[in-house]
Amino acid sequence: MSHQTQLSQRLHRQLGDLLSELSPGDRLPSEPKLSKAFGVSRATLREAMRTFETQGLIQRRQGVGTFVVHPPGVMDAGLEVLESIETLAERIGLEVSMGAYEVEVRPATASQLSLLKEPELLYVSRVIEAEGRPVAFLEDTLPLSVLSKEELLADFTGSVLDFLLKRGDPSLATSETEIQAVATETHIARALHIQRGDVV
Amino acid sequence: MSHQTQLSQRLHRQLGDLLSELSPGDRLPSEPKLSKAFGVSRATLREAMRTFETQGLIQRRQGVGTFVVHPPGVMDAGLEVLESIETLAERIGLEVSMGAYEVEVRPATASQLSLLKEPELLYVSRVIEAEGRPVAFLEDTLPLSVLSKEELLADFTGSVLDFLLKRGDPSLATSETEIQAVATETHIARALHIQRGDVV
DNA sequence: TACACTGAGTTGTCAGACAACTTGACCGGA
DNA sequence: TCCGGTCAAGTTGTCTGACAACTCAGTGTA
Repeated sequence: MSHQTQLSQRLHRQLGDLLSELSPGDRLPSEPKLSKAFGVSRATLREAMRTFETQGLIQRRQGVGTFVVHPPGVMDAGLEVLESIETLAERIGLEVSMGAYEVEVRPATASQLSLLKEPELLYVSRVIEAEGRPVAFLEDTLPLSVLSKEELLADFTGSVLDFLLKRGDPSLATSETEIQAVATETHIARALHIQRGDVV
Repeated sequence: MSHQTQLSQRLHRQLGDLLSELSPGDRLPSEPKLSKAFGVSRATLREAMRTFETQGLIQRRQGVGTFVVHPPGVMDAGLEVLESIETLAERIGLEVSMGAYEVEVRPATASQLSLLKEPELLYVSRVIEAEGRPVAFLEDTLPLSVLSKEELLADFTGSVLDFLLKRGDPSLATSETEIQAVATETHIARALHIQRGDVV
């Protein structure tokens, strides 16, 4: 298992616990206070925070403070995926574009209805391409209360997340909306294969 | 566009560029060397590395060095997401389970047909629950050539990935076809652990 | 040969300091 | 009063240097 009880590991859990007790929009204690409270140095604390920031759970603003963006427990898979694809691809100089896409209002399926409690949902599907080759097929389904069809069509670049962020939607902060969907060709298998053989 | 030209931002890109030139298994220069090369302090460098570590791109081993696990360019979006769901949930002490699921063969939609080039697809959907509350609704679609309905039903624990790995499907390794789908509670973490420290 | 040990190299953590930034309070003049 | 500039406190961002913990290969010795 985990070799030593890495101090970092413990901290990470503690911080996670703290976050789980807070609500979106809440402000965390300052880094000096937190580091003292947890008994670690500020540097170590910051590294732990960085992981949560990377995961999009918190946001740090210089001169202001650190805030909870959305608490663990609500997981918006599809959206984060796209975001990560974009940043990832951009980082390595791949050109990412959005292929054919489709936006429409659909009636909720039974399961979705029970989950989201809205009769009509906004359905967005699109093909993400990198270097001309399709690499992902994403489907998102959102409650209309969060985003309307007209809003989306007006300025859609492929990232629903960007869209929501751009609006600074406060409802996101409090909403419990389950957003799902997923998809994607992955190369994952390939990735894993590479890894496997590699190490052995 | 983004915020300020945060030094951190530039570093992140530089590090990403470096990583994109390396292959899995490669070892990065030591932190002191890197920090000097990039003109930043070790602390700042480490925060940047932490983000890549969080994303699973690199791995750091105390007393040994930092290694590339898998390079950017391979995008296993869905998996990472689920991985994060699991670790996240685990971290805060949530119990994750698979709720109602559904497996069936469906005709391909037009877009899917053009992507995958198979008339019939295996469709898998399931609800992931944490503490009894649904938190994610995952849908995967795979070519039948990869996985048949019978095979899947025989032993489905919620993880398509596990399934594919268990078979060690060679077609996955060499095929250029878009294989997609994904999802799953992952055990990718577990997989990585195996390849990680333990000298098998 | 077998084995304990040492030493160089690496990541992990620490402490303190200063820089950059944000915000609200304060104060002077129109 | 109102407006605008200034300032100080508080926060995150970064730096520096040091030491701790750990790994690994090489060395010397029994």
